[in-house]
Amino acid sequence: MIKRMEQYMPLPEEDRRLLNELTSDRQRHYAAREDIIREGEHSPDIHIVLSGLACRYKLLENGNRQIMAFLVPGDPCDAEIFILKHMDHSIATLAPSLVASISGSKMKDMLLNRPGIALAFWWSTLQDEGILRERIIDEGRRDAYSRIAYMIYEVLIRMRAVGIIDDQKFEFPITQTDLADATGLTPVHVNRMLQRMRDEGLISTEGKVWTVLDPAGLRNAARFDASYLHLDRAADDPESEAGKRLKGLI
Amino acid sequence: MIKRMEQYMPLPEEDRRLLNELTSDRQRHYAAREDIIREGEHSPDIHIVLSGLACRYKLLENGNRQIMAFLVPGDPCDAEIFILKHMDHSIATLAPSLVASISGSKMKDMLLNRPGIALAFWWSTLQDEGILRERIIDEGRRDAYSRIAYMIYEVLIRMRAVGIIDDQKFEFPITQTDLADATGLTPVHVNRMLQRMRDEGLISTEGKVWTVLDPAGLRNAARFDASYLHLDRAADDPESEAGKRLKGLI
DNA sequence: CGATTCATTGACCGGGATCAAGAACCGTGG
DNA sequence: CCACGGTTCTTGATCCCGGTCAATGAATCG
Repeated sequence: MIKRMEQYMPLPEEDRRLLNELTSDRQRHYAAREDIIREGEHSPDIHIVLSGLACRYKLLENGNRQIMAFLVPGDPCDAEIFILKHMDHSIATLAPSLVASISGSKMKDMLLNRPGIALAFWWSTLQDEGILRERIIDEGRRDAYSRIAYMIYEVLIRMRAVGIIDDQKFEFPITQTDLADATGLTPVHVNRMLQRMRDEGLISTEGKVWTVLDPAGLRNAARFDASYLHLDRAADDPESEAGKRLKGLI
Repeated sequence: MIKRMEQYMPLPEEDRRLLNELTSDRQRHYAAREDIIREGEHSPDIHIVLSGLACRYKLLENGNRQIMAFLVPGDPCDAEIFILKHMDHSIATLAPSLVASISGSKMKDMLLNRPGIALAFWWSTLQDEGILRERIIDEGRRDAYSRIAYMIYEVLIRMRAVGIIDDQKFEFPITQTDLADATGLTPVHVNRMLQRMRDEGLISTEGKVWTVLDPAGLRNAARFDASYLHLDRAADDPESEAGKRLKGLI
């Protein structure tokens, strides 16, 4: 979580301690495929994914599910909830996950008294917005192959940015149906595209462990340009933690 | 602009005056198809559309343009710019428009000293995010006909919410190519779908003036559910300004 | 070790893209 | 007022990416 926030700028020791304290306070384990918060609800708490994998999604009239974003460890789920009356989408785990709750009032205090943390949260919201805009391009203008490559590459980058993985091998415990829900394709077609990506030596999968064999090739297939993630403060500095973690990827 | 912000909650007279002052200070007319701010730039000012119509867009390698959002009067263009180093997309007018500039430092002062305005801006960002998420569903899961209906209906609602129009007739000075860039379709197909919508009595167009003849039918075709716009505070109250303006539409 | 979920394969179909050409609508200058 | 060149809008013919349907393996799990 702290690593996530420090992708924007380093936090003073004081802030780090505070964040640590708040997120240690109340934690809960969720199984895979459990809702953390549902559309229309209003929770007094905000949630932060600490480990595992979650997603923002919406169910459509016809029963289809659209996944709008993946949430990797460190991502706040619903920091907006004390501005808005209700959630306009749901959040669920995809894999078993550890999630921290912070009470809305403590959160408010922190945002008011800790400008550094407030800025980091704001940055996080803006990054989310950038990710969403990029998704629109992805869906509107790229073909199925690029779209899937793009999703995989983005998760790879974001996981590396928070230091969950060190190389190109990562736990990505989602089904092809989940990927289809995220890309707006059918599971059948996702399957075919993944096969092609394996044939072309871009990725390999053994169960839930995915390996990106050819990062440059994948980035290329995805037409990936990381500038929308606004990781530049951290990543442009090759001395920084995040800079090291992202070397060669963006 | 004030009407836009008050969709979240009414502002005290003091705040309204301040907003008025700041947006009156420096204004500039843009012609149609002019860039207000370009991808990669960093401007010391933030911009707000006061009249006309603008859009967020991105140019792709292949020359395609993807429009990611329409900006109607009252919408801030780049309130985030003093958090982020650079814009990850461009903003351009579609029609001749009046745009206000507010200096970043004045903006910062205002956000720090006027919690009401700060909240309203935050709400505005979150609404933007909701709009983006809805677009992802739109592009990922709905067919061309619904997608176009959806775009038209959203613009109708948002224009009514800020009180630019009173009935279902509005100036929507965009070309079919623009609409294609926004929906991720080809101009040819947009044309065919618009014809179908005219045939079915949903809309009519005379030059730049569009009329929604059958709002309920259009909303239906669009599968439109306005909850993501978070207009509930204002719109749920039938006595309020915005409530009156949106009556029967959402 | 059945049962259920997940991955894979094949045959077929259709929505929307693509290409191309003509019509209607500009703003502009003579 | 009309002639013009350039957008924008329309229409038709054709093609292909990705959806749909359905059946079969392969994993995973009580």
